[in-house]
Amino acid sequence: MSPSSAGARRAPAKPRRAPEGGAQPGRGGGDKRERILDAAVRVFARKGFHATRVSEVAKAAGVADGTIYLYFESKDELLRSLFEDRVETLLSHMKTELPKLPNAPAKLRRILEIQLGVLGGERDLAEVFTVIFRQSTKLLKQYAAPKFTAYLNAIAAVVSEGQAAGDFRVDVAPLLVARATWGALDGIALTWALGRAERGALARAAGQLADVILRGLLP
Amino acid sequence: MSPSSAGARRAPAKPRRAPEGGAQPGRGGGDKRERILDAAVRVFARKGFHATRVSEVAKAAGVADGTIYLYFESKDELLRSLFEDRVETLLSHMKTELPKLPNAPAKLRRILEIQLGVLGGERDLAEVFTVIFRQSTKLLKQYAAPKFTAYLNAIAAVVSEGQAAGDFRVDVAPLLVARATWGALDGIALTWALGRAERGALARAAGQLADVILRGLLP
Amino acid sequence: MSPSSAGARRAPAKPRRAPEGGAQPGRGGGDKRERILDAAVRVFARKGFHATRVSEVAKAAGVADGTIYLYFESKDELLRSLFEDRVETLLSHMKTELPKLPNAPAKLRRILEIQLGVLGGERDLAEVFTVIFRQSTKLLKQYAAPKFTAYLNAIAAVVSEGQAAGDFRVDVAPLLVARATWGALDGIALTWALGRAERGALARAAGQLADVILRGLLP
Amino acid sequence: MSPSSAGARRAPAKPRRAPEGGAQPGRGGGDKRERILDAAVRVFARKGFHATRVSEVAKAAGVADGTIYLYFESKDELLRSLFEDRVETLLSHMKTELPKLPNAPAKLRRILEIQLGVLGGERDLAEVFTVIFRQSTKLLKQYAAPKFTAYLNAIAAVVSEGQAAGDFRVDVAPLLVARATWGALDGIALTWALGRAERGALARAAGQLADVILRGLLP
DNA sequence: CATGAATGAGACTTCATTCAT
DNA sequence: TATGAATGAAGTCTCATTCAT
Repeated sequence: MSPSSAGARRAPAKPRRAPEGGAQPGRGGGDKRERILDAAVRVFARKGFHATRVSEVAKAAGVADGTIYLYFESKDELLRSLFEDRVETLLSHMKTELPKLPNAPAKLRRILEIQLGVLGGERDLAEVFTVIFRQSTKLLKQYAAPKFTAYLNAIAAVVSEGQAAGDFRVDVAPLLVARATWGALDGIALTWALGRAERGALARAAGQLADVILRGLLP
Repeated sequence: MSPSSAGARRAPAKPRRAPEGGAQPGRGGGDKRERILDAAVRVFARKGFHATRVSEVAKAAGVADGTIYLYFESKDELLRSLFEDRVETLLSHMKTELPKLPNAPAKLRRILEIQLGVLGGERDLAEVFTVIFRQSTKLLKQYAAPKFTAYLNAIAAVVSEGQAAGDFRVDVAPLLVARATWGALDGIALTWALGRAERGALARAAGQLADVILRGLLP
Repeated sequence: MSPSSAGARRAPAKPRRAPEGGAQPGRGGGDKRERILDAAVRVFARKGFHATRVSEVAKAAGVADGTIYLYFESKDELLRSLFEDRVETLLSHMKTELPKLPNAPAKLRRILEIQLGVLGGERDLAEVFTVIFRQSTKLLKQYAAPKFTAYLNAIAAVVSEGQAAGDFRVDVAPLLVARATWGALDGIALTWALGRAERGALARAAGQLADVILRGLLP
Repeated sequence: MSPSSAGARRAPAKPRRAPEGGAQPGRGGGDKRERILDAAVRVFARKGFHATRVSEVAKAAGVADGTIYLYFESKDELLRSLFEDRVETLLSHMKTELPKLPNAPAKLRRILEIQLGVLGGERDLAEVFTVIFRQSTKLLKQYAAPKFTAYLNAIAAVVSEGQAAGDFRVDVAPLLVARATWGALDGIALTWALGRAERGALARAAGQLADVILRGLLP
């Protein structure tokens, strides 16, 4: 989970500080961009991408409307950046952790844990992944597709690896399994985000889901 | 004051004539309302809900812009009606077919076949189900939720039935299985709609997916 | 919804009689035009000219929307016809009664009685005269002006007559008196229509107003 | 009365800059809000409230269409603000001047002078008061009524004061006199605005009208 | 870098009017 | 003559984006 980002943003009760001389110096890094992205997650999750006005994101981030455009070319581009940023986080987790694992079943189980772990750590983020990213046709069809395909292929590769190693049945198409697996994760996260969203629920779900899927894939 | 009047002029109980003149020939009830809904599926699928202008739906349906408003109160309501109509179709299929089947495994398999069968029959419809209905926050949060919950509960009921009969393992929560199953179907339909969308592909997918899920649920 | 109450208080409780074969035969006269004008008075008074939809007038009159256009060229023309019709009624009263009277003071008093008598008999009509006819710029500037001027001139003529006969002071312009008198009547009718509109109130008002004006005009 | 004509067509290029930039010089209210209100008076007077498009007011004010909505919530609210603003001006005149006067007759005469003086100073304003404010049913019935009643009561109070002091006859209802007086002023202003609208005409009218009314009210 | 008032294109929706029946 | 579903022009208002300060 990454509650870090969540906690980070509400810090200054009065960020409305126009003339701070040179903006957050030193440490913080050029957080303004980060603050805007975090604000976008919160606001988009609450109102949806199209119903959210740029000025609302600005307000939530504690910056002026125009400032958004110093960091992002457009509202669409803000969403695209958010997608890229958050997906990158997810993928890097996987790239780091999967290679450590010995076999395909372990890797597949880990994929479930990571995805549900990340989304389950922040309800708003879960909604962004399962709903918001699907609200911009442009993002969906023009930008996300390749990244999404890559992600599915990565899962499919694990399935193939398992089939080759005799761990998984060979009478199912790896890509189909990947799609279904991703869909299952997405569906669980969606219903969690739209429902009660109890902490920890997704972690438990990951375990049970892995049990079912792995047994289903037994040779 | 004026709002009152607004509601006043609704409902043209009997659309005039049967002007299939040059539009929708053959099948599909030349009913204007139906023509508009069908057109909405096509246009929404192509451009997304928000990017679609009401006038585009009207044009695709072969009616004047204002005519849309004789049958639907607003663009949002058009989407809601579409949701209601298409979901109803899906549910009626299930209500008709499931009771005929002898046990939970057969029912679960049939659910997959029906859902992928319906969506796999019309690419645009698949996109409407997997993408468009998620684009309106209002629809998603205010209207669809209850129907969606009912659908998930129906699947969960089948799982419970299977557990009670000793057909399914009991160490997984039925509702979780339902969510994951629906998610898997949704994910498969989504990738199919956004990809090549080859005819028959979803029917084959249903079989393989059922094989995996049912084995995964074995006690 | 509110139209119901409107229709309720008219003479024929159920004018909604679409298929009477050949419309009101014999007696009734070609009332349809009259019914539409009466309905217009009621609806316009309640909602104002612009906020009233032609379909509302039609409904209140118990005819189809299109029927309005068999009797009036347009919505504007309907208002113009209403103006002409009602003003004609008022003027004919005056033309009939004034000549009978012996002198200017009596005539002036009678003018007040007639105008307040007519408007005070029907609250809706009072509102139409004092408010509605002023809502259409076209009516006000293009059509009503001449009739209105004629009316004011008629009053001014009475004042001149009184001055010539030594009944009225000569240090005031007759047309100014006419304008002020008409304005006073209009103001009284307006406040009556917008307020409680108690029956008989205007008749009493006419007497008091005449007392003041006539004394004010004494030489 | 439209010194704003200078700033009227800023449409293209550079409406940028701070307020007074180079437009409204000297006197108060180079403020954009004021420019819009002034423009509204001119355009409404010419075309009527309903026939006036918001874009026309914007153009006349030298601002973009959207700018109107930065200062007023809606077209209706623009009219309401105009009403409030202009009525306030009129009332403040009275509140300032009436207390200085020794008796009711003097006060009543002053009321006529003020009202006709204000309206007679700007033909468009006269039309706005006598016609435009009556064109919005919402304004008339929901908002203006209380202010209007207060104004009439103020006049009636002067009449009562005169009656108590023995200056006015007591056989007429003060409120009736107030209504008639206001109506007379309104009628005179209306005919003036719709007619030739000669400068100074209303000032003369005020004197004559006061002569008649005050004599009419003698005990 | 930051601000936020201003811009203006464009969408949804209304409703007077038409005309086939 | 009467009907009322259909039409489509046109207006209000929104909001992403800009740019002078």
